[in-house]
Amino acid sequence: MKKKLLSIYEKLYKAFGPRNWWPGDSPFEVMVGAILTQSTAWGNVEKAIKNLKNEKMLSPAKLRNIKLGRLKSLIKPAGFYNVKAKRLKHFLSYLFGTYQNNIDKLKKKNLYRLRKELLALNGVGKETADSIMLYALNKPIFVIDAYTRRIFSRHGLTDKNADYDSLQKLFMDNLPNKYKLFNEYHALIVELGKTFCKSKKPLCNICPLKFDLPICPTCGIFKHGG
DNA sequence: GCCCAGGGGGCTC
DNA sequence: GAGCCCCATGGG
Repeated sequence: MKKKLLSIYEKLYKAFGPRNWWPGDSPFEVMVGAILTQSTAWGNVEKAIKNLKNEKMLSPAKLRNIKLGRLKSLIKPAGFYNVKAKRLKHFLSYLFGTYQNNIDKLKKKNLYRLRKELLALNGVGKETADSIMLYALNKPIFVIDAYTRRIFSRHGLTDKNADYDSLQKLFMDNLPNKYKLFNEYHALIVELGKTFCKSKKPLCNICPLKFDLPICPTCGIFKHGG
């Protein structure tokens, strides 16, 4: 499994190159983006972040004090704006309440204690918590998402119904414990998913992940040409 | 018009 | 613990 996971990583890296994740000018912007991107295309999140920046509201202090209605209207392009505005507010009150808005304190916190705290916040689930820790705080934790589950189960490497924690354990038990590797690997999986793993329009002929299987391991449907 | 996006919470059984 | 439904905008 160790060799397979690294082999897939190498193929993806060769196909797509470094992804330079997470796009954002600061750890705080990454945290905000992690909440805004829940079940949302990144392009829509960018519009919301741009709105916040244009109004000079993309700072912990500003977002902590902004009126909920104003926040909703600024993040509207990202969708689910009613729930996401509340989620951002919850996160901000945690950031100030527990850490006095000191990101370094968050970084120094034990990884699993911090994860537990984040998961206790309304609106922060496993993927969001892990994204914040990996991409904003550079902590070595592997992020699992729908693409990861889809692609690796279609490759026969994982169970289709495997839960988040067991998938995360699989990656973390079989890869070097390096945040940069976890960062790049997840970003590459997302790139593969966005490009080739749409349920209706897979482009298997140019899928970079070709194994000796009768069906395309990525989309699970079409045969590769010989 | 349809499907989906870098999820999470709440409810039911 | 699994299965639903809701949240909502915007691109292909």
